[in-house]
Amino acid sequence: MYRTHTCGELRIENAGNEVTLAGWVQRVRDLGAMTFVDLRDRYGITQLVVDENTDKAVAVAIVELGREFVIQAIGTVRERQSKNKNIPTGEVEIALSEINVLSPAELPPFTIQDDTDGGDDLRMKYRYLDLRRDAVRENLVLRSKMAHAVRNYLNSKDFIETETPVLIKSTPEGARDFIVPSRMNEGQFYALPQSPQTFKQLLMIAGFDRYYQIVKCFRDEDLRADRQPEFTQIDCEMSFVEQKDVLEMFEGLTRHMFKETLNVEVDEFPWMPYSEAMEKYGSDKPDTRFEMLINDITETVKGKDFVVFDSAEYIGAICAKGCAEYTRKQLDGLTNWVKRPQIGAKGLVYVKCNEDGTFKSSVDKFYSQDDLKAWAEKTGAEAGDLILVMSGDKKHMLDALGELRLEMGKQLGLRDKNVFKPLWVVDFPLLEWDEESKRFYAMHHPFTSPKPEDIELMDTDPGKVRANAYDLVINGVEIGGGSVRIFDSELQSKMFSLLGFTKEEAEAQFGFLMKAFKFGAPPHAGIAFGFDRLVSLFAGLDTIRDVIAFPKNNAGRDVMIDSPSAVAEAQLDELNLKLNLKEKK
RNA sequence: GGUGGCGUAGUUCAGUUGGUUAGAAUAUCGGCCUGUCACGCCGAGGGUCGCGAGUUCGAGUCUCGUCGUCACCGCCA
Repeated sequence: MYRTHTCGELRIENAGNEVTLAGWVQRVRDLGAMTFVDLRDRYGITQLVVDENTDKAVAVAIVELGREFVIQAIGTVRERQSKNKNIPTGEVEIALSEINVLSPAELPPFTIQDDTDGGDDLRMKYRYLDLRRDAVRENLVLRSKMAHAVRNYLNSKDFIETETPVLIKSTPEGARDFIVPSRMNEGQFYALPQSPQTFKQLLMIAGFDRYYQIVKCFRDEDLRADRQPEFTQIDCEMSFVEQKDVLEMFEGLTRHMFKETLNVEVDEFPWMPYSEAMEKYGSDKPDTRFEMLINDITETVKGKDFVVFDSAEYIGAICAKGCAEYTRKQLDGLTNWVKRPQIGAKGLVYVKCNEDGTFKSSVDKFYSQDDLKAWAEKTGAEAGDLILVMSGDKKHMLDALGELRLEMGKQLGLRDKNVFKPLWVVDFPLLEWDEESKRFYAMHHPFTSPKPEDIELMDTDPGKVRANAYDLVINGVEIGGGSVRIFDSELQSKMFSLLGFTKEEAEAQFGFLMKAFKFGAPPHAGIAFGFDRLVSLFAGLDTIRDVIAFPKNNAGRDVMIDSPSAVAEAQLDELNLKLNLKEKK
């Protein structure tokens, strides 16, 4: 062994011990007649000291040390004359008797310390150096603990951890697949899984009863701060269960993770229908840390000759508590904010509810004090509050009001990272109409079961059919989702035909699954959590990159290893591939 | 595919209305220093202002293009 102790464990009780440490040089403080060296490893920092009693050879060697050298230090633990209360090893130091440079280091491009001077690009390029920093490493330690908590919990509930293939088959539904050419099967391709969906259902048919896997999934779509081309799911499936059973089980899992890793107790998870989430929060992933609900005031405000409102399909409002004092500048700022192309609202109407009980609005020309009072009653606004109103087509306005609500919540400091408000959003629509291709798409995926009471609607009004599908949402982040599955091959066929598959297409794409259903399929349901998002939420971060050891950038590139990259002509030839790159304009 | 921000010393940034030799902090190197722990003090070196074109007597600064990066919309469960 290169060491007898780590750099984080020596204490005053060890005084007098002969020890050997190994680690990285954090900093050298040369005071002339004596020199201090901070030696770092993942466990902590221990101070080494050279003074007039130290062997000359050691004193000479210490001068040559630079940042991030890897050294072995041998010496005696002793009590410090001046102690450092800020670190656990601060009462002791090592009087050096021998020092060995195990590996010298070039000067790092940024400093390895908590408040590093490195920008994002540089830290990504030298990710292995960034990972030496406590702050970054701690995120990955948290991730490891959370993965352990998942396994402990699910193992205790008789789940079987099963691996499923990574080289699978491309399917047309859902996200774009990453594809992998097959050398042995000329002209054919594997796809990397967007999720192990069909395999976990087959495991249920195989009688595994309870399955889970912490598994990499792949989607070839454009990226965001919370989206990577490869990401990790906690993937689960259960047999002989209904929606309620799944939600209880995974509420238990979530609660267990909060308790084990953050020592946080969270309230029972409320169930909110999708329709309510959309109407009151303007989102299918509501942030329930604060109220400021959206109110439909369409009927209240129409008929006063204000043409903008009278011609609108929907008029909605939110009430920002205590914001009546907003200045003209602030209100203009909000107006411009909602008029940005990303939100795309035409404008913003405000009503200030003054402390003296009067109202001041941007539409005073059309509305009396009594009219505005009615608005206030409708939105629950009291003296000192600010009502913000938008009008237009309903779907768009709910979306815009939802965004404005989040922005106001942010401005008012209502989105506290240390508060966790989980909920289940349930009763999602089964299908989603796509204007462009004039067909229905599965909102969740094609194996999702409709609610039994809505099955009749599949023939008459498919868009109205609700699914036994559910999402776990925490603090406005979609953490995961799942559904009760179809286990009847007749119903599954019907679903495929609603999605516009011909019998032949369905057979070619999912024949193996439909066939399997004919050999005795148990009722089953499942769920998958986005593990990266869950870890970043627990860590209080806005990006999942910081909880992934080696993440990719905005464009799906790994700037450290520089991938993706071109391959040799011979490799392409072996795969019978020819590039056909389009000319850039 | 689209919109916007950023790109200046190893690093993080400042740089006025377009005007002399592009600055600060930090890091690095050298000197001094016996209790530092963000050590301190003195000194030094360090620049293709992302790249290319244009406007101009003159461009870090203005315009266009391009590359890189980040955020968002489209896309994605």
